[in-house]
Amino acid sequence: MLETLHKNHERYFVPGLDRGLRVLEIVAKSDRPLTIAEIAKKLDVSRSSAFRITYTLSHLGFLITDSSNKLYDLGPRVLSLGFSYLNGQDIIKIAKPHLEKLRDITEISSHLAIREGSEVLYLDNIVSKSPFVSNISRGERRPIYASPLGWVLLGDMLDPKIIELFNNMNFQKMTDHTPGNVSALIARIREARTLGYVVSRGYVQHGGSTITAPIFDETNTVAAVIDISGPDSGFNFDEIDNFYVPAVVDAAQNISRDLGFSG
Amino acid sequence: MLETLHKNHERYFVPGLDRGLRVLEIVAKSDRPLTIAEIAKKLDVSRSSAFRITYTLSHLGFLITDSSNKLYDLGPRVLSLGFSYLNGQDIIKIAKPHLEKLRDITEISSHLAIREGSEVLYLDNIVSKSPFVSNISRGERRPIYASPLGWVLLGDMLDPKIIELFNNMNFQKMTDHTPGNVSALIARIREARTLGYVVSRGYVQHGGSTITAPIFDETNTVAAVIDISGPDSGFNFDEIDNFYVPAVVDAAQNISRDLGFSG
DNA sequence: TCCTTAAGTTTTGTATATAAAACAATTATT
DNA sequence: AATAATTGTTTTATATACAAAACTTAAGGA
Repeated sequence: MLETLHKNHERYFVPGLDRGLRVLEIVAKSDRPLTIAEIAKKLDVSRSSAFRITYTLSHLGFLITDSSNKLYDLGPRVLSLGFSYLNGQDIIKIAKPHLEKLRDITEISSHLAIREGSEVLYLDNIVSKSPFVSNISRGERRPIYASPLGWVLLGDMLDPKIIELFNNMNFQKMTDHTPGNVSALIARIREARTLGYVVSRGYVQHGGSTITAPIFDETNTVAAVIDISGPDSGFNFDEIDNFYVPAVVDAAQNISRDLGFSG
Repeated sequence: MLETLHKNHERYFVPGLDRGLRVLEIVAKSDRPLTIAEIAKKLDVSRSSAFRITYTLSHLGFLITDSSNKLYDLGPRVLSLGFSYLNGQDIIKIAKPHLEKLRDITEISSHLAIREGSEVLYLDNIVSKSPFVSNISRGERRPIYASPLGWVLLGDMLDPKIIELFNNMNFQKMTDHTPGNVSALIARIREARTLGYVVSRGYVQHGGSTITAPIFDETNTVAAVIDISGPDSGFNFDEIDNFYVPAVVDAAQNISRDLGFSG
């Protein structure tokens, strides 16, 4: 009832924690180390507060300062959390042998990704032994709307939710095939769902191709996607429909089965 | 003067932030999701505080709950910080072409690592195209004392500091060659420093070998290490001294030079 | 079934984290 | 060189984050 007392944050928020994590993300987004005054301005807090937050974060090893103690940058300790997260994802362990087999029979790099918000988050990267290697690594993110993996990942999301997720996002045209607005994106998603996979030749980046398929969990929802992708020079384009596509779809189904999907 | 007022934490600490990050690390260390009560006990705070912290962290995406909303685990958002950290490390970009060349001429996986506290932290992993691939990935950590990379990394640390760093650490014997106490470790470090590299055959894990050398920055301190490592089956052991060692040392010197070292 | 124990929320008085203001030290400007 | 402006640090009065206690719900045990 007295909601106005609590400005924008909710009732049980720990403000120091919220701001500290926002500082980490501000520093992460910046392409150069930042001063306390810059952090204070970006966070919209007083310099004294920014001082206390950076003091705490750097004592904990999440931020480090340069020799003059004026410029703050991310510290190596932030890595350990991400690594623990990856280690805890059972889906990575379950998927890995299937992705390796897929890489071996196709000689193309294979990947595992999940959705996080409006981004595709790569969880694993099985690099091809051929000279045509992909340059995507675990932890990397891409905007969902611009990625065939994203279209597959959204396969079981209802249209209103999709619209809600993307209604105030500006769609940048990466290539000619990038959907330019929500309805074009929804068309792509529907296409991917009915087909059960996506073949994208040069859709994502110039001279690169992707073949991707969804993974379902025991609740029959899209839990992840896998793909094979790399430069066009690594593909034999005569074999798309009768070799690459079945190989990817088959691997995806095997992973789904191992996850408990019984569709 | 009134230091007793501030228990163990220092003057400018933001307690909410400190505890929130500790919660993330508690959850990261746990091999299973935790309840609020468990987190409260491990953190040594009240349940109501743990409730507020987990509330904040899960609203920010750093923690996620299971379907019953009772079990907390790391959320995918923790990954983005680590990825930003890796992207910001110039040494990775500088070292990569040299590591790739090293991998290509030796046909063995090469790695880049730095020291963080008493751990070796792997920053990059250039996988061999041979079937004998290493299983170390960026972000992974190993105890310094048990790793040849660690002995090289500590090459310019003074003995008292080494003793301070390891005096209450218990040395687990990974293999017969693992130093069992601080003085054995110091002997290893000294050996590595005088030689300028370390060749370790089966020292780290059964059937695996490593050749490693230090990287110096413009202040002439050990900034990082590189190695080539993998299963013994990938090495030609007749070529250690006249091929592998010079190749690794050469690559390390080139990276040092690119970093500004003028030794 | 009832009682006990434990865990998740919510409320609330009070210790304390916070932002403003003051100060110090540095950098920019004239 | 002198002054102004900016930034980092310290102090401090007060708004508020916190832990205790109350309450609610769920789980176990007798």
